[in-house]
Amino acid sequence: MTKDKRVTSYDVAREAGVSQSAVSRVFRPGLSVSKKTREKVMTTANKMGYRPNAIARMLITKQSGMVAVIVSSRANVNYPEVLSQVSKQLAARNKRVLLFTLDNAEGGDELFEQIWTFQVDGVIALAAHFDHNSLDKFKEHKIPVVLYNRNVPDALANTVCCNHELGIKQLVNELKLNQPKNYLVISGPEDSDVATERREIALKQLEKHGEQQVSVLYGDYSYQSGRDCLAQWLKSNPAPDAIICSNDIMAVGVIDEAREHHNIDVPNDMSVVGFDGVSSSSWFNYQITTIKQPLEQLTKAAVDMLLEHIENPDSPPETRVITGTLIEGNSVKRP
Amino acid sequence: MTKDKRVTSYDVAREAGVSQSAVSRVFRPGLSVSKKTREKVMTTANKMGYRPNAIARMLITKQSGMVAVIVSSRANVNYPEVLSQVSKQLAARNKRVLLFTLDNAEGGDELFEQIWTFQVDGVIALAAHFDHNSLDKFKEHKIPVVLYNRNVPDALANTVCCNHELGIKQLVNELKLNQPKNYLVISGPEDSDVATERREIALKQLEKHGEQQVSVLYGDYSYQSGRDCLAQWLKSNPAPDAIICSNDIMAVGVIDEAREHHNIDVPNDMSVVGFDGVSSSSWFNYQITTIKQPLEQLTKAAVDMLLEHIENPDSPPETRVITGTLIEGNSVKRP
DNA sequence: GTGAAAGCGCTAACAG
DNA sequence: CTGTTAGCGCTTTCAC
Repeated sequence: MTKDKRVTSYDVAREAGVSQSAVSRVFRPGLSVSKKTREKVMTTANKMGYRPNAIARMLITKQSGMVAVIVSSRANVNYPEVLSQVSKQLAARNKRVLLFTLDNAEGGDELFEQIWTFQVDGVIALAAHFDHNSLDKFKEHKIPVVLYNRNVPDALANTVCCNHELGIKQLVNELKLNQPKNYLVISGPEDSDVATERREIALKQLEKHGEQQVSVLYGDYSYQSGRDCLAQWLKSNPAPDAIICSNDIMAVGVIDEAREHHNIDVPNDMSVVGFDGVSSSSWFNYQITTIKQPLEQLTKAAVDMLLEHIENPDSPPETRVITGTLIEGNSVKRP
Repeated sequence: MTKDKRVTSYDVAREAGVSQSAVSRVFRPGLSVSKKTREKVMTTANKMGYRPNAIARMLITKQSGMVAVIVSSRANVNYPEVLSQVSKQLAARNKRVLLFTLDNAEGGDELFEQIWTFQVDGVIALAAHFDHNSLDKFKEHKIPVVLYNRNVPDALANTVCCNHELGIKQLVNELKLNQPKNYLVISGPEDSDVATERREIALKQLEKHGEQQVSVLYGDYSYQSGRDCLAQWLKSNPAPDAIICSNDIMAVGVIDEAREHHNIDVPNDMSVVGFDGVSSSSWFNYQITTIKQPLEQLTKAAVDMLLEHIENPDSPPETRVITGTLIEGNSVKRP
């Protein structure tokens, strides 16, 4: 019963008294096989426990059916959920996720070689930093790449991202309600493209509103860094009227630090906004005013776009921007 | 420059004036090749941008170098982090993660077929429910499987798990400090093995202590379900003295619900404990007394175990239990 | 140490 | 509709 070797299409063919290619045909969807042959093959295949070998198929079709997904080790907090969404979306399109973690330490070169080796059909990058160099390599080798939530200036890459511009504009409008004088921007790490974008937009918006007193500090997206930034700031400055954080988790840290160690009331003494709309942002103690990223639509767009470019490798780069929704929480002072 | 075809070992061989097998040898670590040949091959390979085709290698060696990792769609909150840890650990051992999401809807049979097809070297299951049937199939086909945080009664599977027994004993001891009279256990979903284990251990411990007034409610590990369970309970019952939650996130929900809608002070009116030690459990407003799972050690153990069983397919099933650490927060009343 | 040759298990023309 | 045939790109004996 339990053969040590895996059963191959030849074994099935022999047993069923047909040719090997007949077996192959039965297992390729949409190929014409007579009902009789199909049944004969299917029953013996099932009896023998035969399943086609995907590796062999990949080798001959030059289509691995695998998509490399790159996640940064220091990933933004909601990437995990993004990952499982992407995986499900791809599975529905009959593709699998081959996971790669980008340790910021080692270069993207090594990563590229790895991925290239596996003949993946495409790449989705959720990583913090994915440099131009690697991007060019993939392009050169005609491997479609979709960047998730990353705006590449020259727009020579496929990108799906949340509408940061609009979102942050809305957040700033919320903050303006009570006409704050001093602003603090707590940005994500300097080497994160998303962080850079969110920070720069925030600064631009504030400037447009004629705000003069704006400072910037850098965290690393973590709760603790939110706390640390505020604590450090307060060592030599008064509490700002409004804080714009590059993500919700740092906003939570800021709020906790304010309340625990500095006796600052949020939102009455200080307004705080975040970004992402992660679940904890709406917990009773925080209720952060933030922009909720439409995860499902973002991931769906990313997968759709990737598949289109796999089908049609020469279609030009594309950017899809999806609008998030403003969550009016209770972390911003109202007039 | 940009050839449309991928360059193969034959191309390199021709260019370098050696045989194809020489090229192959150069790219297999630990094979004897003369220094001269090696250099010649390496330089032309680099010049031509050659990298061995992993798919072809898989086909001939019958080792895909891929490990299937199964995650449940309704995954416990800290699985994401587990996933990236596992991925990194495996990468260090030169294996890649092929991701599968188990939608509780479709059966494990379909999933098995999928995985089998890809000739993976092994499987790590982080899924909520992975039935005996599938387990047997993998065993029958000699694919090593490691279950993460799941105790299978008959111990016929490889398992790595946190020491739930000890952890919950410690939590109950903490609760006992103030001699509560009424206990409420808020369990994870009924079809989750981890939830079942944690719940049953809790009930056993309470019984051992002679506690009479113990009730059980079922959530789904989510924040909202924690809130809902408490709200529902309070409709027809007084607040319990102590609540044991199957994970931290539900404990957070319980605490928020108590404070927001029922004017119950935690810990003074009601003690709450969680499990997992996720980062938000230590946030200022919660500081939940919980058991912190040693994630890194757990994942390392899982990967080690899997690789041992890949090397030695006939070694008997094994269970590795790793002790978590009690975090004494501020959610339990002290005498 | 090196090259020739035989596949791994499958798909995809191509005749029949 | 079916069988024959020729590979996909690599690893691995086996002579030399």
